[in-house]
Amino acid sequence: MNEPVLRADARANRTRLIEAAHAVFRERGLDAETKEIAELAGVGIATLYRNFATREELVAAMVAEVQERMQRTVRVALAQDDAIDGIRSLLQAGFAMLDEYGYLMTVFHESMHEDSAKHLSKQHEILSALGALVQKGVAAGVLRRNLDVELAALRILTSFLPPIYQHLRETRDVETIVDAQIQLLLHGMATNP
Amino acid sequence: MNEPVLRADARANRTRLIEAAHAVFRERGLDAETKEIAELAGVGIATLYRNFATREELVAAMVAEVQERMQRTVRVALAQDDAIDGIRSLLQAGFAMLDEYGYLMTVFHESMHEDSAKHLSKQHEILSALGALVQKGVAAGVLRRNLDVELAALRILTSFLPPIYQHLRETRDVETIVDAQIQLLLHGMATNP
DNA sequence: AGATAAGTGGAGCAGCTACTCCGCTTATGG
DNA sequence: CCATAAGCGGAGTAGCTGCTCCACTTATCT
Repeated sequence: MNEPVLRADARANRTRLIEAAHAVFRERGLDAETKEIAELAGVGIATLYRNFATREELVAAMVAEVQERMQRTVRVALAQDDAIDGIRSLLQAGFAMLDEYGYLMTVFHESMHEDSAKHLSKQHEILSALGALVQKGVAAGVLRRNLDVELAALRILTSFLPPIYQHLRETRDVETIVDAQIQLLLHGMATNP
Repeated sequence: MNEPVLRADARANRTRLIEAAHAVFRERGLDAETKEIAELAGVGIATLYRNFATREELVAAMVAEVQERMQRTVRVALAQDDAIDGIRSLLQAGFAMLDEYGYLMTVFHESMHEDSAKHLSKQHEILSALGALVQKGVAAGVLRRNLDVELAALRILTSFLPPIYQHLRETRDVETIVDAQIQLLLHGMATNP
């Protein structure tokens, strides 16, 4: 089951393809043609299809990359002593991701109700880790006891919806957005609790 | 500029096409073929294209329908005396819409960063009406004074994201979801405000 | 009922794009 | 520096789907 060891140039081409795919998907959306990706990478389409058997596989690889990165981010947040600090740093890291992978976050959210088994299982891991983070806050007494933990986790995750973020970015800096989101998530909108 | 008065059968066909489009889009997603819609409606494809010049126009008509309905919903909420009551009834009405038009809400959210002028302008109207609702709550003293009004409006709107709703629907009834969302939106997650 | 214009159906066309095939190029090991 | 197998490019193919065309049907009006 070990990889057959790629020739040096082949390996380089693969890397350039992945970078190109990110760039093209970011600019043209996930419906962009494979041809354009190959062109940007400076290789023939055949090379693209030697690395990713189908277009679908290419997209899946990209989504998987984002999911893994988000998974690591949540794990780091969970490792923090204070749950609220964890949530804050999660938001900061998540928004940083949006600048790089924004286009994929839409897919990331959509994949929540798709049945592409592979994506779904990772999605569930992410959600349950987030749930654990919330649960920890409840146990420590810093988050409400009567919280709907799953909904809370989902609402943290949806802070990362690209349309919202981009909309706000037009008039606010990242710091301001994080603060406002934290404020809303933690304390809500009402005056009397 | 007045409509040329359709023949009775033509009018009926148009209605059936719209219903079929809703049904097919709901089941197969927005990428479904036009042919399938025509078949479900029991008419030829030519009839579909006589009513909607292009596929795009058909989709646009559907999105517009959802936006208009949402617009009315927000206006009703805004007309209510108490802003919090308004938000609560908005959520209830919105979730009811999700059962019927769920598939379109994704587009509805996506259209927020697209530049299809027509959709965007309606989207802005909806958002600013929601902003006004929040503002009213602030003025009445039931919502925090230091709120980021635009973000608050956006977070109310994103309560309607289909993936979230569908995910929760699997284990909770609508009433429970509305309560949990209201609870989170108004009072947040933290114990000490 | 007959005239007629409004509406219809569906075969087929056109354009688009994922993917294949194979003759050629080039890295690699001896 | 050669042999060779690993990798490459890109023209071309296959299949899919939005949309058109026009011979035919049918609602409507008198």
